[in-house]
Amino acid sequence: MERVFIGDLRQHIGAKVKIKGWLQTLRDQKKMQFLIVRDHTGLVQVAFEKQTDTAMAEKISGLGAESAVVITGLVVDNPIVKLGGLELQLHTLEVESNAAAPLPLDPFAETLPSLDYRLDWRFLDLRRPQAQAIFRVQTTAVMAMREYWLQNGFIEMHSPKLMGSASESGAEVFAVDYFERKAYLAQSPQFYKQMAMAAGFERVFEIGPAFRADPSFTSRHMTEFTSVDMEMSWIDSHEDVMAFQERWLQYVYQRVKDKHDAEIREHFGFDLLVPAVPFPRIPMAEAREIVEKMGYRIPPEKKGDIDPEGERLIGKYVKEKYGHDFVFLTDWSINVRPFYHMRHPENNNITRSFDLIASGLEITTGAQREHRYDVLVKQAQEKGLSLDSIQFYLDFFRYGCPSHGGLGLGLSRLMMVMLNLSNVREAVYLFRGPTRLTP
RNA sequence: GGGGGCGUGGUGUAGUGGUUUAACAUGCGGCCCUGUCAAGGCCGAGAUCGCGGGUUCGAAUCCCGUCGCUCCCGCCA
Repeated sequence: MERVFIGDLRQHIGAKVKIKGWLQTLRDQKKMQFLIVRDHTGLVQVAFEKQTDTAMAEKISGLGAESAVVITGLVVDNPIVKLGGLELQLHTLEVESNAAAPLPLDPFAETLPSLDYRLDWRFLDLRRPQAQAIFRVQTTAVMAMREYWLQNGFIEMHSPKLMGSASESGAEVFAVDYFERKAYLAQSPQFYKQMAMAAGFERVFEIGPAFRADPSFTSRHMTEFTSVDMEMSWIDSHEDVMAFQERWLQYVYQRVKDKHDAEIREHFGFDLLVPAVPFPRIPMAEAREIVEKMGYRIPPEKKGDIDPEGERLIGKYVKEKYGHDFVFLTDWSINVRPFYHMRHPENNNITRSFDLIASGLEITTGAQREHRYDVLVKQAQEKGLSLDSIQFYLDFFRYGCPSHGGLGLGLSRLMMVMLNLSNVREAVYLFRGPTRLTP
């Protein structure tokens, strides 16, 4: 007998069917037993009259909550049943895997344990439909990203995560034993994306892990995260990258809304808003003025930069003034940008770069890259980098490399913003932080 | 790395110097009732109040240290 999804049972009234799922609740009475069974499409009540088969009744009584079961039975219409007005009259029960009692974490308790405890028992935590909805939405979002890229001539790449030397910053990389020497985990596919530009790929994207050895204890940082990266050639400025990103994100939001509108409303309690293009753009210098005018004093050490509180305020300002959740902060000072960001020809102190702030949270950094070898070398030296260690990278620009730019986006941060989650640890399948390496 | 907050049965909380043999909810076990449906009722097991030291006649409660968690800053996606 073919398995029928619980959500489709209405179409099988009067038929004998097989369902597979988890025993969410067992109401074990004197004469009757009611099993509430869940699969990823919904819940159904299974009824069993104990006197018809006392051995079966005992078997049912022994089931722990959240046991994995396969049940066959007759689907009957029954308006008295509050759960969908139908039920399954049990014929056979196969216990695929009994669940020990008590559960360390009850996914369906009215109060949720602390996040840290939930992460200890993540596989049980993830049985909550709301948690699963996050990853259904993410699947659609990633699919939409790929669709849009493919429609626009992008090539997918997979760059190595083991590197022979720490890339530009050095301080925040993980070192791992690599036979007789050290290797380093990539904090970004940045250099390899640019290599693809030098290789003539013109447009590339990569969705892959990135590693940061910063001991960051915040609701938005992870030591390992999924980075969404893209790079495109023959651009005129960072404006081309922003123009691409906003349409790309609009497409992603539209696809998610088309597919998950009801689900998001049910589990997260709001209507997903597809952002209008163009997104507002505010140069950093202007953003600082706006925030100061709002009465916030940016810490003095933040020259040419803005702090997270400032970003939240800018997010608020843009929401009020333009009714928009997204804002590009552009033209950052060279002091706070890496050497490979291209500088404005008319003002050499600012870069052709941007961050995308979504609901006050930084989710993207992007820029036009410097592709002129001599300028790049000069900028690297200015930042005090040893040319030897990046020579392989510098070589990309010696034999014909087009102008290019791109961006990196934190996938879980996007999910956080899209679904209004307060902590990345909710938005990622398994969290990795300075003190968490399990499960 | 710096700062704030928290740490009480499995889980979530109350109690913030003495009437606490540490309470409540939920979960777990048992019994009763019932075509149940956020089920209901009764009984029971389960916490030396993170750990160590100190103050005090007396500490879950105050102090110090330590560990863990958490949030913010730094760093960033």
